[in-house]
Amino acid sequence: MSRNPISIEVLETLDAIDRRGSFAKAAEELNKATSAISYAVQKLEEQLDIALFQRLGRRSVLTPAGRLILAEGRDILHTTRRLADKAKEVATGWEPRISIGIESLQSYTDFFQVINGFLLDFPTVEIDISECVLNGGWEALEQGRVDLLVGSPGPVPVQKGYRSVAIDRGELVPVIAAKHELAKQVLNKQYMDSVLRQLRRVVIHDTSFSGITRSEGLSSDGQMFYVQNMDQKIYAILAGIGIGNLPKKRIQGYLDEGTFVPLDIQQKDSSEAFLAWKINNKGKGLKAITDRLIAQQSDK
Amino acid sequence: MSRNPISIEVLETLDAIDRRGSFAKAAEELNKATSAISYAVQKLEEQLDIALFQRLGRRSVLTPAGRLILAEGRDILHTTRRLADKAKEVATGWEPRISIGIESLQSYTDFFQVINGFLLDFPTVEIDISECVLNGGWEALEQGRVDLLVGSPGPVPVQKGYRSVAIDRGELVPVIAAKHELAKQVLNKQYMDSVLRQLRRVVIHDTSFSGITRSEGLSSDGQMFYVQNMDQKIYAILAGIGIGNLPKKRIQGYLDEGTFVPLDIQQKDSSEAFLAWKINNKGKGLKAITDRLIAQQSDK
DNA sequence: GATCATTGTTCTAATAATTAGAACATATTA
DNA sequence: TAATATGTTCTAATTATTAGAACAATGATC
Repeated sequence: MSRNPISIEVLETLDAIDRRGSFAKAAEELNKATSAISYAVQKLEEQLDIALFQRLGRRSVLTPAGRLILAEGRDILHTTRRLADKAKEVATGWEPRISIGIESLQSYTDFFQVINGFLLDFPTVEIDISECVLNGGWEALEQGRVDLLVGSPGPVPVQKGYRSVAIDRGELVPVIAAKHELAKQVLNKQYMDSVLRQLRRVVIHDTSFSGITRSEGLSSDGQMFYVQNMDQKIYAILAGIGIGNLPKKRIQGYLDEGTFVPLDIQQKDSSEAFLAWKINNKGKGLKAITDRLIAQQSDK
Repeated sequence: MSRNPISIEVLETLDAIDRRGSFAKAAEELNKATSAISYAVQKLEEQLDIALFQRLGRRSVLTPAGRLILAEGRDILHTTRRLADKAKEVATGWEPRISIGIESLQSYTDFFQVINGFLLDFPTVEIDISECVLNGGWEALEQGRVDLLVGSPGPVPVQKGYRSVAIDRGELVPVIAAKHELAKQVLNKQYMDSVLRQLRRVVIHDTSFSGITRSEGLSSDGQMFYVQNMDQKIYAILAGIGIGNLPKKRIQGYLDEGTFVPLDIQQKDSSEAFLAWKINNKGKGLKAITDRLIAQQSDK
């Protein structure tokens, strides 16, 4: 007699359908039969009394209402999962999962070494890493979508209850390839902002560590292009695929010859980056991880 | 096999238990047997592997973890119910959210009265207001970042598929304080444009209405300074904090004595401002809002 | 302190919901 | 045209949820 026809399960189903592209693939992912998916969708449509999919032959496309439920449903799913985690943390003092948002990294190897060490000592804690771009990190921290920010550029927002530790960022420069079709426009200060929004971000997405899950990028509008390591990132940007932060040392040659053009964003002292987390986050796992990251930082 | 043990139903159950004070009363409200409630709670506790209630004889008290799930669970329930409502309205031509870009307003009170009335009648439609400055409004409309422009200066771009209605703008003059350090430079027509960009905008940001969200300003490079009302705005600009449009009547004295200097932008007939939206935007909410705004306009 | 009503748990059986699998129509690809 | 894949429907089977009775524990009332 639940007055509310929307259930967590059906939201997970819709999410899987959208991610995998079809009822059949979604069924596979959820370990169910296709018919179960079909019935679940039908039931929701019936109870809401609206169409969520427009049946175009064998392929189904979301209606506007369907898109709305999908989009907001994902928020609900996310909130619900985190709620379960938080409840466990309250009960045990240890969080079952730590979400880390990475905005820039000086050394992927060093960072993942710390994470790896942590996971060896505390194998029950899951680590969930998501890439943040264009200062999306601070917002994600504020909204509780991540527990820890790594490499976010200053200034650190004040009066928000954050604890922050400056880390060496190397010298990262945001660049675009000179031959990129939008290069000229993005350098024009007047249009920069709107053009920036259209540019693809090239992001390192190291998948070689197990025990670590990945969330989708936190910046929703801009598309992302994922590469495995710094070399690939340099070449991808060189090829005009998109933009991204690169270590100055590595690309000085390209900068000199004008193949790479630096983008004029983040006027504030861009050499400073921060680790940051909420002061009121008392998770033991978070403390352990930040302790290790800071220790590694000062070792060098 | 659902990895997420929290369901909408069990949240409703917890909510009822807390509101009614006992499993038995909750069962009554939900038209279930007490045993069903008991099993539902047990199942959740088992799957989360934490205790939600501390059994003190016949009376059960929530544990801290239980209180957390109850509190956040209520948010989730609320969001979910609203989502169902919104989806239904989207399916019938109502948009879930209307983004309004404000470029100038003659009377904040009148405008927000209309918005408030609209929200009372259509509480499921979200209103998102962002401040536009320096003709950023037309671009935002074109790019679909706002659905409705309020108070944007003419001329209305043609051949773009916009519908526009002229509104009385009073007589607003863009000014800067004479004592502002960049006042001299900005008055030099040659450098005006680049100097303008560096100047802070003083913007009224009325936060006294609930049910309305705010986006960041659409002009990103220039910083904004937010004030609560027109009086504060005048004093802020007077103090040299930034620039902005002010009603001529209110500042005639300052203009005469030279404390305020008018900026020479928008040579076109600046007394005309417009409501504008895309013709192909058929949203019923947008229509309702524009109808009301126009009606209010002609009432005077 | 005895009685009585109320509560939450457990058991069993019944009911309702979800699901798998096969058959089919339709659409896409080679 | 054949071959593959998709989504719907049907039926039967499996699961999950629920009601109702019996019970122990608690608190209230006299």
